[in-house]
Amino acid sequence: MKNVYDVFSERGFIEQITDGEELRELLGTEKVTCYIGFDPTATSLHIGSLVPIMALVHMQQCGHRPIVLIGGGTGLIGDPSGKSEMRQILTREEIDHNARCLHKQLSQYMNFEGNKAILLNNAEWLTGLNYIEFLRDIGRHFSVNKMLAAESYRMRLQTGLNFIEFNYMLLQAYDFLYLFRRYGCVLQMGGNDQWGNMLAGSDLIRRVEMKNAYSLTFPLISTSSGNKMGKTERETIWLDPALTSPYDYYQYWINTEDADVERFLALFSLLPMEEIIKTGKLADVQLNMAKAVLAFEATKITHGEENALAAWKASAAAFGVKPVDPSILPSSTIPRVESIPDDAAISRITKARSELEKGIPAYELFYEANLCATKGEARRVIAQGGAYVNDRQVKAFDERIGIQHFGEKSKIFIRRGKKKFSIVEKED
RNA sequence: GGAGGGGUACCCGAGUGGCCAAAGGGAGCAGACUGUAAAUCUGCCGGCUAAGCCUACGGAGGUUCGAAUCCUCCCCCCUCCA
Repeated sequence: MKNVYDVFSERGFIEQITDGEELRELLGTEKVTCYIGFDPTATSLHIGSLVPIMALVHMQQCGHRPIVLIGGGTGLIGDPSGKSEMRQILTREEIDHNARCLHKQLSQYMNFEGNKAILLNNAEWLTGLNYIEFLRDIGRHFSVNKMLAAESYRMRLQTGLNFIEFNYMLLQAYDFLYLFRRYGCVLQMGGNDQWGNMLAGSDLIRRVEMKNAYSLTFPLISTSSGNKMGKTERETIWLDPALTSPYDYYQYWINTEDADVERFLALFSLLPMEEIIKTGKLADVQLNMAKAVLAFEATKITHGEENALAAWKASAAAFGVKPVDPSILPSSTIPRVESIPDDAAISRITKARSELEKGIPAYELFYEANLCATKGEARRVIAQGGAYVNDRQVKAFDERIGIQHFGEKSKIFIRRGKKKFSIVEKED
C-alpha cells in the first residue's frame, strides 16, 4: 500500500507541515488516527470543504483512521481566522441540526462502520468545561504575546477582535489534546488559514504530554484566474443534491478553467496520477474531454455513479454527445460511447394544456422555470437576446410561448444564455 | 468613562438639501470571439401589474415644498486617552 504522505505530496494536498520527514515515517509504519474539523455553519458543506474531505478519503484508503470533528462547541463561538468580521453566532439547536446533516453527508465519502472512521462533535466535551479549571490547566500554556503575533489575529487587530473569538485558538488546541488523549490522534489537518490554531494544538500536546503531534495544512484552492472555489459569489456549489443538483454540480466541474484541469483531477478525483499527469499536455478538444472526466469523477464521488451518469446524459442532451477518447484517463468509468442522450436530469416544469393554448408571456415562463431570479431579470435577458425556445431566440419579452411551439412533441427546451436549460412539459 | 472618526446596494467605496435607485471598482448576468475554458471588447446590473408605482443609504423620530445629505435620541464599529 502506498504511503499516504506520498499520495498527498504528489496530488498537491500539502501546504505546510510541522515535521514532514518524521510524519512520513510514521504514516509508512503505523496505523495513524488523524482529524479534521468541520464547522456546522450550514446543513451542507460546499466545494470549499472538498479538499479536506478528499484528504480523509485518502487516509482511510491507505489504512488510517480519520476522525471527522464537527465543531458544535466551537461553532458556538466562531473562528476569527481569515475573516474580516465576526461571524454570526448560531444557536445550539441550529448547530445540532447542522451537525446531524453533516454526519449524513460525510458518510457518502467514507466508511464509518466498525470505527474505520469516527465522527465526533466537540460540543460533547467543550460545553461542559469548567472555566477556572480550563484557565488553570490549559490557559497557562498560552502566551498572549505569541497569539497576538499570529497572522490570523494580527489581521483582526485592525478591525476588532472580541474575547470570545480570541479564545477560539485555545479551544481548538484543546480539541487536539482531547483527541490525542482519548483516541491516540496524532495528526490534525486543515486549511492553511487554520495553521496558527493547529500549531497551538501541537504545541499544547508537546507541553502537556511531552509527545509529538503533527499538523498538516492544505493549500487554499482558488482557480487560476483567482476566484475562490465553489463560491462564484452568486452561487455556492453545495455538496447536498437538494441544494445543488448533480447536474449543476457536473456543470460546475466541466467548466473548469484550462489551467486547472490537471491540478483539480489530482485533488478531486481518485484516478491514478500517472494518467492525470498526461492531461497536462492536452489542449482544445482533448482538454475538454479531460474536463468531462473530471466532472464525471467528481460527481461520482459526491453523488454516486448513477447520478453522475444521469448528469453526463443530461449534459450530452443539452450540449451534444462528445465521446471521450479511450486514451484519456482510461481508468475513468465515464461512458465513451456515442449513445443516445437522455434529458432526465435537466430541470423541468409542467404546464397545463389550457394555459399553453392561451400562451404564456416569455418573461413569466423563464421566471417560473427558475432560469431567471426575478421577472425583471427575465425581461433584461430577453431584451439582450439571451433567451431561447427550442434554440430560437425570443424576440420580445412578452412573446407568447404556447402550444404552437410544441409541434408533435410533448416538451420544449428553453434556454437562458449558453448554459442554462430547462424543459417545459405539456400536461395532457 | 472621555475625545475624535465612522456605519451607503452582493463586496469595496464616492456622495454633505432637489439634477440620487445613488459615481467608480470588483463580483454577477447577457452578447461578440471561442472550445460549455481563460483573456479581451460591448451592454445590463433593487422590485413590480413598468414613460408609473413601491422599497432602499445602521434604527426611530423631527425640520423642509423636497433628506443618503440638516436636527434629536438610540444601536453598532474603529482610533487615541483613562
